[in-house]
Amino acid sequence: MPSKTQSRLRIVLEPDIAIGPGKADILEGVRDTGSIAAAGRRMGMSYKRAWLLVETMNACFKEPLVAASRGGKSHGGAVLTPVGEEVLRRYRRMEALSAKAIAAELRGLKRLLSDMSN
Amino acid sequence: MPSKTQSRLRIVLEPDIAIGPGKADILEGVRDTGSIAAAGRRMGMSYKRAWLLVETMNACFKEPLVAASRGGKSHGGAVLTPVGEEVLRRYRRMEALSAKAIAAELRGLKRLLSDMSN
DNA sequence: CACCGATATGTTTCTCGTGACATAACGGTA
DNA sequence: TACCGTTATGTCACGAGAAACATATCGGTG
Repeated sequence: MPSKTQSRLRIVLEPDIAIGPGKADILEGVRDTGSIAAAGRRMGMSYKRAWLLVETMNACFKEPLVAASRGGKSHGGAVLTPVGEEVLRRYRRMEALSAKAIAAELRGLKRLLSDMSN
Repeated sequence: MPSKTQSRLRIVLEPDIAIGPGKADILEGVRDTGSIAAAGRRMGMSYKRAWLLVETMNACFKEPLVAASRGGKSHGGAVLTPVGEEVLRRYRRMEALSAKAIAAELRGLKRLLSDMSN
């Protein structure tokens, strides 16, 4: 198997408030599944935890990233707002740009790893 | 004051084994101070924790990043090995490259933050 | 040989985050 | 009105990880 070496990008908005791979995956999950609960399940995460992450994200942007509704025909659900779509798109783009920018250096670093690590 | 928004880069070598800002700062501290204890103090970190991080890093590369010695005229100390210097240099460079690559997107993201966050 | 400051390592204590569980509300449908 | 699946929220117990504390060792110097 190829090496698992990868980079992870975390954007720190405030001390203790950041957006990283986890929150981005939640946004993506909400977009794909239409519900916070299903997004959480897909990641093996409790609904409560997923909801907590959504609440945090909604709080630190000007407008909510996720709009949730209860009851109704669909038994409730959640969708990304335009801002939510934009944040997700920007984050994924930053991930890609970062990975591309450091690819060469990363290969150099990988050469120094112990044999067990690749 | 200007916004604290920033990016952080974490390189994941193995699941649960990574190098991020903390370990890089330790390497830098050892290089600057000549001891693990002083590097830890400078970061407000216990010697034990600093030493643990060094041990982990030394274990997952082909050669140690930090060479420590006990006793002697200088009462012991630690220095970066050539490999340690290289890892630090590469990591700092990756940080810089990543930050530069995402700068524009980051500004875009920042505009979406709530007023409290800038 | 006592002392120094650093490395090296074990043990114990505590804290915080997490998981697990419980409950209520919502607004549709059968 | 009973039921559905979801959102929304509270409480509590537990465990992993960190802090705190305790030694032992090293190899020089006074």
